[in-house]
Amino acid sequence: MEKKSSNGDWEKMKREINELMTEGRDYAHQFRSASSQETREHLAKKILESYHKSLTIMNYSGEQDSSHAHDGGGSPKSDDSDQEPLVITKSSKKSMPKWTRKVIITPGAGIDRTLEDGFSWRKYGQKDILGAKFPRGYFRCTYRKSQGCEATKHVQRSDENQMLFEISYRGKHSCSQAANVGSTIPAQNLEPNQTQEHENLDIVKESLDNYNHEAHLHHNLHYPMSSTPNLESNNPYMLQMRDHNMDFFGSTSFSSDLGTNINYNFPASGSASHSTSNSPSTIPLESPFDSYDPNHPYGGGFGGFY
DNA sequence: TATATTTGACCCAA
DNA sequence: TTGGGTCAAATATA
Repeated sequence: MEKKSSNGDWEKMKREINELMTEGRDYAHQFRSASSQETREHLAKKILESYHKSLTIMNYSGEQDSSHAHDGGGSPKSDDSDQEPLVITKSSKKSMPKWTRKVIITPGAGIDRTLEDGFSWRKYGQKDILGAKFPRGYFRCTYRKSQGCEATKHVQRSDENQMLFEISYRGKHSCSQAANVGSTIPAQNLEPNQTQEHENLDIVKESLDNYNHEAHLHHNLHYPMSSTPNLESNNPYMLQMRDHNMDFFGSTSFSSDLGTNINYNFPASGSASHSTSNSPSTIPLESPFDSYDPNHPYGGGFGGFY
């Protein structure tokens, strides 16, 4: 929807992100075969730079989305954006604060952990969206009934990058979770795009730090680099950039933040119809990546989102 | 048995 | 009229 309004810009951003991600992937390849610590550090820096640039572009696009969301329906003032309407009524969902968060799946952490935001959500619907490959999931706060919490979120997997999820939040949590989660997970209160950029960068940095720590540890133990136990499994982003060959999720477990297992839905066919989801072939999988088509740059397997 | 998920049907804004 | 969002009955799971 939003894409159509600024198709040119969107296409340009897509190209730029694609180039940056390709660049990052190439660096990751070099990273794998690099023998010296110095080279690896240099490459790690380059990878981080590529990610940072990509995220900056994505976040720019996200900001545009947010501003549209705020302006949508003719919002009175744009400079009131940091003063969300606190009066939330059932009759005016438009007035509810709304923001979008983009999340890149962290394979090592599991899909649910990556998407986790500290709140408990209950799924109340799923629908195929016109022009989107993947269905959109509709979630509401678990405590909607008991505490009247009106917060909802929509989760949409990106067409271009299946590792990318766009999560749209609407409404603020009025339940008891808000107090508990708010102190540890600020995403609900901070500028979401900014927060997300930091989150993603932190993940990358953490991954690389883990690698450095591992490498250092093994180096000190006089283990040859080649015998480092599955380096990539400790570096989700190294894995992610592995030429799109997602053959590394064998041990990834997925349990939802509700304490139940998440089903990874695969529509019967790859194309989503505009009608309400009718995917009788819901296949509960341990890992949604098992069927990822490595021969397809972005598409292929993995029809549903989660 | 309680709770969560799935999914067809319905509502409503554009 | 269309399509996104929600409802609620049916079903699954713990």
